[in-house]
Amino acid sequence: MARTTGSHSDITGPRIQEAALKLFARQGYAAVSMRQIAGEVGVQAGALYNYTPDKQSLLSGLMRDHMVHLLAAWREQAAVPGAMARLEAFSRFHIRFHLERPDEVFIAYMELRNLSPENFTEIEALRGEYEDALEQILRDGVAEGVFEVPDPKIATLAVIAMLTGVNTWYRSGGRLSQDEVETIYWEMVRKLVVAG
Amino acid sequence: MARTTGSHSDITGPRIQEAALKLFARQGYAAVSMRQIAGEVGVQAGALYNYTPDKQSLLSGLMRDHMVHLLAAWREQAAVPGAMARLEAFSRFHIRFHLERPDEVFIAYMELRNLSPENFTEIEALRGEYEDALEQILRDGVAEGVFEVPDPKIATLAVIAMLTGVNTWYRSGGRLSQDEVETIYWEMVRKLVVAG
DNA sequence: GTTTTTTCTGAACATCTGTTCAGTTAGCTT
DNA sequence: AAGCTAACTGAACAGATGTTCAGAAAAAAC
Repeated sequence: MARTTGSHSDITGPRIQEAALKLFARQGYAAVSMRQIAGEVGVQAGALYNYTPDKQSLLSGLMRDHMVHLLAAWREQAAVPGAMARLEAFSRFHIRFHLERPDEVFIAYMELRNLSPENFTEIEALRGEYEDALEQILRDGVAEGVFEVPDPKIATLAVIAMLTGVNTWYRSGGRLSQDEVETIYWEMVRKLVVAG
Repeated sequence: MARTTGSHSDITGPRIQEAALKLFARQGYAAVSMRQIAGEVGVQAGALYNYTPDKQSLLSGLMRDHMVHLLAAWREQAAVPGAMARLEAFSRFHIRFHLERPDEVFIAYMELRNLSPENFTEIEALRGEYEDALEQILRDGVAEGVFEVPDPKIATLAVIAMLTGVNTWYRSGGRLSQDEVETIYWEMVRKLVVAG
């Protein structure tokens, strides 16, 4: 046998990425074999190498796509006047964006150590850009006099850790709707940055 | 060859645990081989099975020990009068305890998916106990009238996520001392739970 | 000093790993 | 209808995987 009926790179390519994403998130990069990914797509392991040079690139590609997408999506919503409103927009955006793609988020946080040094540096730079966006909001708020934040760098990391934590427990169909969760977290973030 | 000079189970046992802890934290459970752990200890792979029935038990043992230790350590410090003071004690304790054992913390958060169902249930129960301790403090504070927390369950998860986040960036010898970090985070936690 | 017990070696087991590549066929172009 | 190319198979590579176990030697018990 050889080429299979209905085969097309526009279809197989994305399906490989989806399968890798799902399996990496569920079992971890190191625990997933190329044959397992291929099996999920319905193809032999060798066929994967028409779409990725190696397993490592499959991982780094997923993480890079996620971070680039995250940054682009935030920049579309960032033009809100006033630090307070911008912080609310950021908080709600972060929760919404992350809850919509739990697998990507899981991988982006858990598989950093499986990145080659060059890939690690690149992903960390993207993450740094995202953190800088929040830090700038906090500094703007301090300048405007609406926030009281002694250490904006640490407050940035604290807020992001707090917001990202939602992904570890939220399940749709639970006690709270996504909008209620956003509101509760925004209230906590707000209290954290204002004087008190 | 066979038994080596100086060999003693009281020494080899702990050394295997230390090696497994270090390697699991650095490379991830799935990426570490039994031969690698054995090599770190200076022993052949077969010798490990005098100390653990299998690789899985090595992981679950490390996680169980960590969680049991965490709970016991907090209970020693929990007898502080007043919800406000108890929350400060909890916040500082959490940061201190976690910064002292980054490898254990890393494993306890990252390797949950590599646990067998029974082991997972057990570890999650221990984690639940710890979360309940904080939730009770928040409820006490609300009852005392010193806290204003609309949803204590979510606030618990938010505070723990925020505090645990310290482990992702803190390096001793950096800009801030551990005590300064504790103080900054406590201030953020305090603002988050009081009226405002 | 002898026996027993504890601790380890080294080889073996069957199976899995990422990756390569010659060969084959489906689908597109002409 | 013929030719070409893109997409895939299936076998092969060298090495790693967790785990078992008979045998050997060090340490402890007597």
